[in-house]
This record gives sequence, structure tokens and C-alpha cells, in this order.
Amino acid sequence: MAEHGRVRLIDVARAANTSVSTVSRALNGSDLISPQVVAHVRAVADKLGYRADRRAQEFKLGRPRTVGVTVPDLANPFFSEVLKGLGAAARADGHRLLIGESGEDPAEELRLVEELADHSGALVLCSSRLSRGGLDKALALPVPVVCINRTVKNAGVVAIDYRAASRLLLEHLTGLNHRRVLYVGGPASSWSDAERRRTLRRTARSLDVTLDEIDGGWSGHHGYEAGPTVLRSRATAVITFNDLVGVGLLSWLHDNGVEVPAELSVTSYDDIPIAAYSRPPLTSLRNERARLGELAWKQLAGRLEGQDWPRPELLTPELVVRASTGPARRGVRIRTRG
Amino acid sequence: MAEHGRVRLIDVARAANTSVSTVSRALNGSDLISPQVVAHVRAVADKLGYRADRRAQEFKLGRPRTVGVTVPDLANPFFSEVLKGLGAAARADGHRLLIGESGEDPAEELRLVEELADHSGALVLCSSRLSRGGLDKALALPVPVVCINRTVKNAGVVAIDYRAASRLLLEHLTGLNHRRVLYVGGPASSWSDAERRRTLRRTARSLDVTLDEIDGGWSGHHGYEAGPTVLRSRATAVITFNDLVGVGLLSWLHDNGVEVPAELSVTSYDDIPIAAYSRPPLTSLRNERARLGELAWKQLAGRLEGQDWPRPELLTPELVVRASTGPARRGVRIRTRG
DNA sequence: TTGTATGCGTTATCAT
DNA sequence: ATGATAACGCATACAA
Repeated sequence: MAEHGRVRLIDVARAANTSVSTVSRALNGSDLISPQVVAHVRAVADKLGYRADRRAQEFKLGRPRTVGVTVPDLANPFFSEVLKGLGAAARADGHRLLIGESGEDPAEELRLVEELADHSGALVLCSSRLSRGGLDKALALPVPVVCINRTVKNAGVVAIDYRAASRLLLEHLTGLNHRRVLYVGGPASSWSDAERRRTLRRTARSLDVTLDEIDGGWSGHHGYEAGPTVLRSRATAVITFNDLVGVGLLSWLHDNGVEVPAELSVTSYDDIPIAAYSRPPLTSLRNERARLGELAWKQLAGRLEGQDWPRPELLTPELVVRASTGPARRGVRIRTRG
Repeated sequence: MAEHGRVRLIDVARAANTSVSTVSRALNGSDLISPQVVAHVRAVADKLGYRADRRAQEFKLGRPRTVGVTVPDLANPFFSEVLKGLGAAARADGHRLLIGESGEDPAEELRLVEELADHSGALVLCSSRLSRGGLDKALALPVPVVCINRTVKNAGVVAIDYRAASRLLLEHLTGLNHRRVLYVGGPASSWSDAERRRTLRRTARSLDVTLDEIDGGWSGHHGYEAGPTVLRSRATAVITFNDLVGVGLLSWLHDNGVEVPAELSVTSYDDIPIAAYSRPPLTSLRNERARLGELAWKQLAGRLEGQDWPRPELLTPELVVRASTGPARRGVRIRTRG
């Protein structure tokens, strides 16, 4: 009967001696159809191994039930967790995730966004590295957009409350008598990095802390390579862009005989799993990453139903104190070797 | 002109005073059309902000240019790297990635696979946790399937050569005079774990090494929790299922005053980035994860063009020796405290 | 070189 | 309760 590769509705209809409409209705559980026919059609469909062509269905029905997502780096557990939350929430509502990784490259992210928009009914930009202009282009696309960790108008926004985050970090450090703190920054195009810097500066001022800043990056080797500069600084505590950078820095400090936290305290944002297993375990800011994804979908779902964008949602992190932070050393640094 | 939300081909045709076919051809660069018309149509399309409905295009053209992928755990850098390689290769050939995460759950993976198959033209199962029967169902789907790190018939196969891997590991350890080795295993449904056990046993026998095994898992806390059991064992060296487990174990050992590698050597599979930054840095097996993804796509691409499945491809890992392995201790364990 | 008409697989509208 | 048919947006075989 089915001489095509795939069994179609019409094949089932023929085999069941009825019409495509009847088969369609029977399979979709329409109530205006006789139970016997439904049973019969179901049986025939099963026998033939019929599977509805979901693409054709969605094409006919309208908007694709697919959510396009961009992340800067799939290997960063922060983003994996966001994707988990987003994926679970979206799937609960019958949607799938089309994922693209920009490799921290704004130009690539823009290409990605346009490609994804062509196949998705909605877009989520995770920690977008897009330029202002790139973001405008993304928002001009004919699909609703939610930004995670970046504030924009005319879009959904879900973000970590970095103001609260930076305050937690600095208050913890001042409580340990640190007065001179160094921030090892993240990727240049990162809004999160800019925001961390802004809130750190502001809070540092209010707490009478001297804040120095250097450029860093997003991964372990950026932290490792920042080692020498960190050592030259006069700071007694370091805040790194994220845990990956923090762990890399810890590694360099160990390799060069700098005792943590006796000589230098290290702390960071995100609290990904390895923060607990690093040596020493890293004091870090825990955030509800999966929740970020979940809320992003909630905003999209509402928007797709015609509602207005809600107000930006800010998630407050929680400080997890571990062994990498301790009382500020007094006076000059003790060098144990090197 | 466009009273629908979206600008369609026919809207452009009307605005350009021509027909849909001409517009279609002009936009797709058909050669049998006059340059002036092409220019005119292009201009009109741009002015109207026309974007082709890629879904309709693909629907019309046939097979969806989407590759469905399942991974057990998005947060494991091993899988992120595979996804990077796969995504890059697929995208270079005009395909996208539909990603699903099973959360290490075979039943969930099966649901996922069927859902993904409905929207994809091909499937890649990464370290599938599917039961034998589940796998059969997956292979019966009307799309070609490639398995990464799992061997099956009638499908593409790309995997790490665990035989070579286990040999590298054990020869390294015997070179350091270890004669009693403990393997801390992975998830029960993992083919990779079974394969690691099988090849370790076999190689251990040939090298006259006593191999003990305990159950573990896939993440840091599995390693941490294996600590007490590891300590009770008489082994002088431990091999963990992967680096995440290894790092967790290292953390427990440190917390409990066991010196690595003086008292116990620890080594592992995968060499994810944190292996280099753990304390001590972890001796591990580096593999070309991104390449796994790349090769998976190559096999799929060939298959989609009608070729037969090629022979399974095995990637040989490389041992990266770091500070977590050293000469076997002699006699009983020295307890520094506890 | 361009336009008209058909079909991809499905759902929904309109008859019956 | 069921069947014939139009339509979703596009590409293309065929006609002109």
C-alpha cells in the first residue's frame, strides 16, 4: 500500500476503507466520530506503523514549537544548567530546543541568531555577547526574544541580581578585614562582566574598599595566566569573573607557592560543581541557573499567548563560604618560595 | 500589501509586478532569469523585509536538515565538546542540532529519541544509556542513527578505543610498580563503563595486576562518596570512571589526609579541562571529543547520500601524565591523621 | 525568459 | 458521523 518510504495519512485511509479526514480525526481524538471507527482506524494505523509527520502538522498548524537558544560556551556548566531548566520547562509545554553555540564570538552569535530564528517560534539569548546593534537586529526578528543575563527593552529579561551578588562578596571580604580587592574580569563583550564591574565599583566605594581590576576571560587558563599579575598586585583578596577562572587561578597560586587563603583570598561567581572540589574549595556565589532557564520559558510562553512582557526578573544569589577565603594578611606578602 | 503578519513570496511577487515563480527563482539564484529582473526582485524583497519561510522550504524540499542528538548529561564537558564538534560539522553542511538531555535515564532517553526523530533527518546517540530493546526501537525509526561510544549493528559507530585506553592506564601504573588497582565505576547503564571494566580486566590479567572494582557514578559527588570504600581497599592506585569522579575522590582524599600520590595514585578517563587544574593535577586519558562529533556527522552525511555505513571508527586516546600518579607505596598505608 | 498549476502531509471548512 | 477539498508557503514541471 505504502509505496513511498513513509506511511502517510492517505495510506492509512485507504487501508481502512475511509477518508483522510476520518483518519485524522480518529487519531487526534475528535469527539464527533464513532468509537468503532476510531478503534478500527487506530488498529490499521498501528499495523501499518503510521507516525504522523510532525513537521507537516506544525507547518499546517502555524508557529513552530521550537525554541532557539544561543550560549557563548557549551562547556561552561553555568550554561548547561540554564539549558537544563529551559529545556525541561519548554518540553513540558510541548516545545523543543534548538541550540547554538557562539564560541564567545559576537559576529558568530548574530549569524546563529538569524539562522535559529528561521526555524524557531521563539528565541532565548543566554548571556548574549551581541553588540548593541546586533541586539537590535535580533529584536527586530519576527519572533519573541528573552535575554538571560542582559537587560534590554522590548524583550523578556531574566538575570542574576549582580548588585546583591557583589555586595555579598564584598561584605564577606570586608568582614575578614580585606580593604584592597582585585577583580579579574571576564570576556570583553560580556554584559555580565560589565555589570559585575559596575556593581563591584559602586559597592566598593560605599564600603571603603579599594578595587583594582584586570582583564581576564571565561575559562581556567585565563585564570591561570592572570597569576603573575595577581601576584604583583597589592590586593589581599581576589574576585574572579567565574569559578572556572577562579580554579585556574588557584592552580597557578599553588604552583607558585602562594598560600590560599593565608596569603591571598580567592572568591568568585557561579558556584559550579567543581568549586566545591577545588583545592582549597572555592567561596562562591550560588545562583539558581536552572531557574533562570525556567523563568525564561515562562516569559516566552506568556508572550506567545499574547501577553505583554513582564518586568525583568532578578534572581538573588547566595554566598557559599568555603576555605578559599580567610582573614586578610597583614603587611607585605609572605613568599614561601620562588 | 502584506496584510499577514509575515511577508510571503506572493507579497513580493505582487509588489514587483511579477509571479511567485519568478521571485522564487530570482532569490534562489536560478540562471534562467534576466539580471535586471533579479536585481529588481531582490530590491523589492529587501524593501519589504522578506525572509523565506525556511520551514516551508524544507517541508517542500523533503528531509529536514536537522540532526537530533541525545546526551546523558549536558553539564559534563565531555559531551559539550562532542556537541561542539558535531554542531560545527553539521552546520558546515547546512544542518542544525536539536539537542535532548536524558539525565542519565534510559526511559527518558527513549522518549527523547522518538520525539527528536519526529523533527530530525538523522539521529546521534551520545553514550546512549538505552537498553538493548530501547536501542532496537531507536534503530527502527525512519532516520539514520549514529552511536557515539556504543557499538551496534546497522548504525554508524564512532567510539573511543577503550582497549588501548585501559592498556595505557595500566601500563603507566605498572611502570610505577602498582600491582593492585581499584576501578571506581560509572553509571550502571553505561556501555562505556562496561567496556572500561571489560578491557581493564583483560589487560590487568595480562599484566599480572590485581583489579578490584566498585560502583560509582558520573559526577564529583560520586567520587567523593566513594572515598571511604577506596580507603578501605588494599589498592595502591585508583582508576575512576571519569575526571569528574576523579576530582571528587581527590577532594575526599585531601579532606581525610590521604596524600596523593604518596599514599595513593589516582588516574582517570577523559582529561576534561579541570583535570589540569585539580590539586594535584590529574593523570588522565586525553581523547579527541570534538572529533567524535565530527566523525559522527561524516558518517551520517555519507549515509544520507545513500552510502552504506562505514566500519566503526575508533579513536585512540593519549595518556597525559600529571602529578596524581606516582610510585606505589610499599606495605601498608601511612595514615597522616584520622 | 516568465507565468500557471501542482504537490509536499496535514488540519479544518464545508458540504452531505 | 463522514467525505471531498482548500489551504499552509514554497519550489518546480510544464506550458507559453
